[in-house]
Amino acid sequence: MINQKVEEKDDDMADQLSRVFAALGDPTRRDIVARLAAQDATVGELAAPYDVSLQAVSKHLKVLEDAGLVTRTRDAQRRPCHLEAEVFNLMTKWIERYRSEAEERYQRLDAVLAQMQGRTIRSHDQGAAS
Amino acid sequence: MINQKVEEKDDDMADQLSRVFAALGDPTRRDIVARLAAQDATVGELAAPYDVSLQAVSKHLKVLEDAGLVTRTRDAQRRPCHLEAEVFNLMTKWIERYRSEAEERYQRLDAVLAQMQGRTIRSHDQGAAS
DNA sequence: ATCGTTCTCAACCATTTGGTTGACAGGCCT
DNA sequence: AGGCCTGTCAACCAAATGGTTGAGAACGAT
Repeated sequence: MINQKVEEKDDDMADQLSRVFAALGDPTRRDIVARLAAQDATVGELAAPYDVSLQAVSKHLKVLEDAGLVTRTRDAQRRPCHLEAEVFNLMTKWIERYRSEAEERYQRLDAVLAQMQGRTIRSHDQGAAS
Repeated sequence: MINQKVEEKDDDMADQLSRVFAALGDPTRRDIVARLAAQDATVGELAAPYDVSLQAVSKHLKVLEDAGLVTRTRDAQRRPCHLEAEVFNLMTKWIERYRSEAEERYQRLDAVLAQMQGRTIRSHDQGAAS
């Protein structure tokens, strides 16, 4: 029961990660997010600067919404879009995890090389100062 | 001259950001990156766990390489893949920039709401302690 | 020189993606 | 009620994506 829930959650998270990364893989969408970081905006306002149709921008917004990056509320015929900055944490956590893993590995490699150098085995350096 | 260079660089960076985000939008590729964070690996080693062809994994690696996330060296007929963790900084910088922007805005909103509450306008709170 | 291993390239296929246009729904304003 | 904004939905199209198989390049080993 609980395990199943956890698995589901993991799947959902993985899917959301995929959707979020994929969503930000498009320059127009990244630009939209950048502008929404400054302030909420309607579809029309967001679409104005780009030379694509309003419908295209509407689609981009749907992608961002599916990724959980933006939410839309109602205001008469307008649909103000709001950035959900919370989702950024998901990405940052993923990135940070593997960055640190890689970095620690790099540190260990450095240590090994230093040790080798100490034993004068050094095979690929041309001028070891110390 | 210099301006042109800068523009080029900006374009390249934007393109790379797009490529990096897009690359990580695929779960298989994200998994490959996760494994490469632990240690370098050959194409065959990387392909083993997945039930797709070696060629498919080779393509994934090309995508990751084009994004600057992995580099490949030679070792006889093998092509060891290495994670370039540096690229993570590019993403983190972008994310951090807009996250903080959005967060600051949120703080200001909070301040405004607090002020309104001070003036007893408060419309949507049930029990303000302070 | 030939063989086995490891991997890439090329051609092909199905699906997804990003864009278009046209129709129309929802909600203001006379 | 009719008109005007704002935005979505639907159908369609071209290009990109993720996968396949088959051929072959590069290299070590025998």
